[in-house]
Amino acid sequence: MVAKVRRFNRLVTERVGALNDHYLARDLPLGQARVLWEIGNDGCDVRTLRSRLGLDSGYLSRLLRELEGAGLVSVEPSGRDRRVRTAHLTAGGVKERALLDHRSDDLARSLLEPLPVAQRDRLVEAMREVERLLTSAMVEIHRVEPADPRARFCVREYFAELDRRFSKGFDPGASISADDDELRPPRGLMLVATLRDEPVGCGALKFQRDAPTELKRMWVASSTRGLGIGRRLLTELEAEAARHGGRVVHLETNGSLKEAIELYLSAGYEEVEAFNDEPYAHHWFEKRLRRGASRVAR
Amino acid sequence: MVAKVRRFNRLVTERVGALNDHYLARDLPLGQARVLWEIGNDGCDVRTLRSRLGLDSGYLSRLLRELEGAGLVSVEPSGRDRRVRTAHLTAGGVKERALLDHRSDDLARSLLEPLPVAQRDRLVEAMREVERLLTSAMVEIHRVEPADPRARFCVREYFAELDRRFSKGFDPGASISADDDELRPPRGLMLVATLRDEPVGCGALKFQRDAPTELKRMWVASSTRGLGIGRRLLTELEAEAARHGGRVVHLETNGSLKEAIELYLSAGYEEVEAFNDEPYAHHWFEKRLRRGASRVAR
DNA sequence: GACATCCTCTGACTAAGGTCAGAGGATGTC
DNA sequence: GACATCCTCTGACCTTAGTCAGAGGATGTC
Repeated sequence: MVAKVRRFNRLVTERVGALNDHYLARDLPLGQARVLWEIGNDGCDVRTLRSRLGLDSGYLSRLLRELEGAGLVSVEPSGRDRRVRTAHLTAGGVKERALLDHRSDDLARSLLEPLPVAQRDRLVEAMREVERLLTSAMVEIHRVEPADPRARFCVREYFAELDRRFSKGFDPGASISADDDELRPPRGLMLVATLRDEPVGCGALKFQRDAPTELKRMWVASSTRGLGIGRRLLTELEAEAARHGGRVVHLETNGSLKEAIELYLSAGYEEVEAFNDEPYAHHWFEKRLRRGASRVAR
Repeated sequence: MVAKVRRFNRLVTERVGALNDHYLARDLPLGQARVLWEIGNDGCDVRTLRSRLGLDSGYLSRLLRELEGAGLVSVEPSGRDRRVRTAHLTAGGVKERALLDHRSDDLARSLLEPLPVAQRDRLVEAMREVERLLTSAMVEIHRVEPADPRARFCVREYFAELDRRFSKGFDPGASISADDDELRPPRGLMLVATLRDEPVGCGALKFQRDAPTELKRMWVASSTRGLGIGRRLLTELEAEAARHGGRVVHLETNGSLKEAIELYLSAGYEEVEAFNDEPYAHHWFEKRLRRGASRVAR
């Protein structure tokens, strides 16, 4: 298995990686091209550039001076914090970036072109699969404070989505409570899934004295659905519930959340009588945890 | 479609390409590491290194001096031609290369590890598909002289394979002739398929006065079967036959060559009465060419 | 044996990538 | 208002990558 991955790595660094650099760096040094690209048409703070590209501050500064010298970029103090500076593309920079864009298209085409049409489709399909799975492997799951900005972001998005999808909208105040204190040890906990440090999903537990653990706030960003993030969050949450002595997990959900319901069913949840009076819920589920067994899967 | 390929390219250069270089070049500069790797445990001529890695002769020479200085490599005149020099790994070089090998394994594992087992299988499968198709896209088809060393190589391999597969072995002398003159314009022609300049398949035509064009010497190296090379060769040969005024292509084949027979059938060949007395043949096929239409597919 | 060709090596040079220390202005904190 | 901190920039410096011209020995050809 490892050998097969290596064969893939080898071919792909040769055919995609090396060529990619070559295509990009045809009239601009690679470093400059990468910076130009990353600035984007909307501009970008220097510090953001630095962290995204992983460059030394002195080096980046020099690259920006070179790009300024070539008339492709202008760097000005940022409005809010005048220590921070923001890079923007000039008209020439936009043009140059479009050229890089074009080259990137050329490279993509050059990979497809030699193939007969039927095989092109298969290639693109297989690439999509590889991309999905590699992306999925980059997702990390962290325990966070409910007040953590990433958790806040997820919950905000979660509520916004409920409001869009529920036929009568969603008002958090009308729903059963799960405030910060309830989702923080010792009364509960919260997990956030991140992709390249950006939050893309969350889930929480509310421990109950002498009652099943409640599962709350399960959400995955629409841009990353289908990568198995929901299942990973669920598995981790169940493991945490078991670790905290829980035997049974309870959750309620709305009929419009089809993907979630499918996930719960396929993960072994069974529909039960309503165990609370959550006004937005149509279905109530429960799962009996198998002691200790839930740790393995990731 | 191009956009999807670009997404793939982007992720893969980030996750595989960049990491790969990083893993390789952790205690040796990338250039040296690549040379060390390419020399391999059996040693390698300097000229071969140069062409495989695409390096300038001065640059390669310098890299070799550095590796010699580090005690990893020794370079000595080759036995046969004393202009050529051959690089070998020293004991230390072998060790260093094993380390690179190990790192490469680590990288492969690090891609798989975060995934649940079922998804690992899917990833490896999709990688295999991408690899196969990208490789297939790298195959080139050339018209060559029958005396071209690549053609000679293919025919030699072809005969050797026939000898292995036919129940009673294969003696070229006993078979119907197709010597150099017959496979060279104006009497015929020969195609060779190459992958990174290595021959991996061949096929030839023998034009006949007032009779169907004969297809001969269809062979694909076992290491590259399943990439559609056979089909491409066949399509090109048919196009050439049509271009030389052929209306019908004839071929005969042995019952043990199952893949070939399948290829012919799926390409529209039909089995006909024996049209010659080739002693090794069990099946005779013929295809009527559609004028002009056969150029498009690659 | 003369001559062209092949292969590798050396020297000289350029450009790009990358690191580090410290300067200097802007901001937040007490 | 003093002080620590943050952000970016400059200067000095080093390594790696890569190119080019030409030397010099080994081979093949006539």
